[in-house]
Amino acid sequence: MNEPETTLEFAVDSLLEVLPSVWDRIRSNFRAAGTSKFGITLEQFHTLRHIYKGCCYTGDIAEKRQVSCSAVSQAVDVLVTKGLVTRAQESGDRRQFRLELTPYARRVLDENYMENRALIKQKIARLSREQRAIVVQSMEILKAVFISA
Amino acid sequence: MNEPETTLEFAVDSLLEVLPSVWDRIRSNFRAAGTSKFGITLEQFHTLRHIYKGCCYTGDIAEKRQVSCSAVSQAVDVLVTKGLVTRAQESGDRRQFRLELTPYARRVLDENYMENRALIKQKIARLSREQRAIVVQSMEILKAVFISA
DNA sequence: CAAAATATTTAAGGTACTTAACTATTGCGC
DNA sequence: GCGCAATAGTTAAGTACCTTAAATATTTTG
Repeated sequence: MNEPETTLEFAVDSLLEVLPSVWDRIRSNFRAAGTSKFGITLEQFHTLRHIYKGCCYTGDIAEKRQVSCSAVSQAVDVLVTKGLVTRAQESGDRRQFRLELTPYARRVLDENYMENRALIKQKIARLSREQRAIVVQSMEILKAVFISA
Repeated sequence: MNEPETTLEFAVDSLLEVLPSVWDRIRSNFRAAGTSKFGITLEQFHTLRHIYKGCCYTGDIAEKRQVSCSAVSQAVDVLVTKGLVTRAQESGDRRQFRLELTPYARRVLDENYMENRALIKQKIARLSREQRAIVVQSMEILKAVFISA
């Protein structure tokens, strides 16, 4: 194997080619699996995850997801209707509502997370330890570049 | 820095944590940038890319994108309305229509691609050559695992 | 040639996003 | 303290995108 191509342009093209397709597969896996069992979508799953991880206000989630407050507000409406999230007015600032997961949501989240993990695990099980290390390192790099700062 | 964690579980969690967020950022970048200039969405951009790369039938694209034929058919409707795609009945099998990009679509695709590239390039410009190499290798691994096979 | 299979579209329904306009609350300047 | 801008969020209208089920058209098969 030759020296791998590492120009900036090549890296960009690589990301632009692979990430959309990988995302399509993950979404498809998620749909095919336990999702329908609980009737939530991948987007709803991620919204629940953000709340679980401490994004308790509409604005926080909008910032993380990079969408409008409006979009989050409507997404939360659906989750409230489904009995997964509650809006509680108990903070000092009465303009904002603290979002909380219901006990049911915790179960849904756990089960979907496990199911999701199992699917991805199966996909990447064939990788060598070295290959896994590369993927993990890459995720850390992408996280630092795209999400932080 | 210690030996990086490379268990299968860790790799799975790493993917599940980072990919959704990176995807959110890419979509957001795409929207913020030249997209609105041409009035296409990220999904439409990828549909055009698939046609450009030789997926000329509804079924092909559905397979690549992992969605229903129905979804593709409707997405193509929009693209036809926008003057970006034509449906031509010229193959041997008259049930399928060959999808083709209009000259205008090629320009839209080129310009959006460049704009998109510029944004991602800016994000990852700070990476070292070694870090870029890791990202590129990782994309090749993910491509092999998720898309082929 | 009838029946099954294939490729696609249409229809109905829900989710997900946008911008713009609106409500409610907070906090600042005077 | 009062007025007003800023902030947090929702509502409204409109588009896109996806699903399943049913319909249409064509090809293949027995």
